[in-house]
Amino acid sequence: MILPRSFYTRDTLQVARDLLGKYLVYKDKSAKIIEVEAYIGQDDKACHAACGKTKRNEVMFKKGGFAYIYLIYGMYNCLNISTENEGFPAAVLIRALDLPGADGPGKLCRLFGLTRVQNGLDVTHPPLYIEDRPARHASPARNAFVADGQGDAGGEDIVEKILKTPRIGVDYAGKDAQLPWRFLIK
DNA sequence: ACCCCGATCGTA
DNA sequence: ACGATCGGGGTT
Repeated sequence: MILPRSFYTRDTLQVARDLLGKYLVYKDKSAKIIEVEAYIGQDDKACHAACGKTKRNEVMFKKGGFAYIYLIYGMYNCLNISTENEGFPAAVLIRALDLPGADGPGKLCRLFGLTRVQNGLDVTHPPLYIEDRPARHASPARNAFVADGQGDAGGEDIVEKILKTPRIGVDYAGKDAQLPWRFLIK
């Protein structure tokens, strides 16, 4: 099932945790998401929107479910998905996939061919989207999203621990650098 | 027009 | 531990 708009227009920390174990799909490539970080609102000093809306970060202000892709360090792209409601700047950074060479936000974008060209894409339909693939043998715990009363499509879910740590590379954000808003599995 | 620096990565 | 590499964003 392709994750619908209602998956993304929720609390950012909840969306971040629920994205673990889901599959990122772009054109002919796909892989399981295993590491994410949340960036939430203008009060979050590590958030790109901390200083208000600009040309670069405007996608963060859109309602949930749009790709915010930006260039970092002059040579790498990073993929985020906007969350919550229109006008509130927040997003989840996809940091790693369960795939060789996709262990890092810059590396996974390079591998999937995601650049600023794809910035702003609606992630609720092809070519770029995130999919729930109910597991038969194992799946991350408690993050099977239930859309509009529809139940989980099935499968015996085995509890997989979600680790929580401070975010990477945001030491400049002062106290906010210590917020435990990085989530990962396995 | 100028300057500083970054949600990274690969190599040393 | 550090250099690569360049655009965004604030300031002059």
